[in-house]
Amino acid sequence: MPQEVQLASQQGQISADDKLTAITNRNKTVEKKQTRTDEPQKSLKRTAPSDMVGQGDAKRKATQGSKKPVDKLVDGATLRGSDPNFIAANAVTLLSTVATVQAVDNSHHFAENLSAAASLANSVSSPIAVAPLSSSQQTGISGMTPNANMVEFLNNATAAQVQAQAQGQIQEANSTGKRSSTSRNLSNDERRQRRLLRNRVAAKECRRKKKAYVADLEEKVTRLEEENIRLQKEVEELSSKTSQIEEYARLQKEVEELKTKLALCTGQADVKKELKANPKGDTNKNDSTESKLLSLKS
DNA sequence: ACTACCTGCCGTCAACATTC
DNA sequence: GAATGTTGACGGCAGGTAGT
Repeated sequence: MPQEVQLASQQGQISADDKLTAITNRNKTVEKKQTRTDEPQKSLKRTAPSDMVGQGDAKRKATQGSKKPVDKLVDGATLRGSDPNFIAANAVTLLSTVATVQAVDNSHHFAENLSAAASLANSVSSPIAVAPLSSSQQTGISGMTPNANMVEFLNNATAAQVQAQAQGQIQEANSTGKRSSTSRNLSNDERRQRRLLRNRVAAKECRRKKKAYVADLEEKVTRLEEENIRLQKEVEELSSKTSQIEEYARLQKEVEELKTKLALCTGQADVKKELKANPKGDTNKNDSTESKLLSLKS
């Protein structure tokens, strides 16, 4: 078993199987990539099939079903693969394979960094702020660069861990500032290893952000669907009330019409009765009765 | 038990954007 | 202009599940 795997296992951070797999995969990939670089450079960005552009893995692999996230045992606690503690622990082993890792003299802060990340992950609602802010970044949230925070955090934690393991094999400090001045002193391979490590961390962070973004969108969809259902019910209720009011108005009108008809009928009956009672009465009286009848008819 | 298939996650590359 | 950050794409593995 490779030394880094043994070390990782001894640390109890990640299972040896996981690490062996990771390292084997990485070595395979490195071999593959080296082979690839030997090939004539075709250059040009890799492009996805036209129907998959912009979709990433989600579309590429989206066909069916779902799988629970894989939990891993880290420091005696079961953690999600996206958990910052797991990422940090994972990076310990990954970084230990980088021969040129430069340590920061803060090995005693490793456990604190882990617990800080854990508490932060639990307390901060924004998924972006997973790693502790550096002192220079704590002054303003707007200027926050999460990925840099994570890199710094991981660099500190993982480098310290390696230092503890290697017992003084690694001497040079990995100062977090002045990037170009330090890396210019490194060999191509060292720079490459550093770049790979940073990109590894960045990819994790990127995926985490994307997941958070998608989850946020899904939550919005759910919320809007519920809101839509509620509003539709409201519309139905109001529309029902409206139709009831219209029906009431219609019935009232009908009542009024019936009342009018009733009054008409009653009036005609009275006039007829009066005419019958005075068939030869005085002319004036008859005239007025007839005019009443006429007005009723009109 | 074996196999095929699928998803989630990972590390890496490449291209582009941003920072210094 | 180099170093660094970001992210889509790719290939690979682990682990779950259904069919045999």
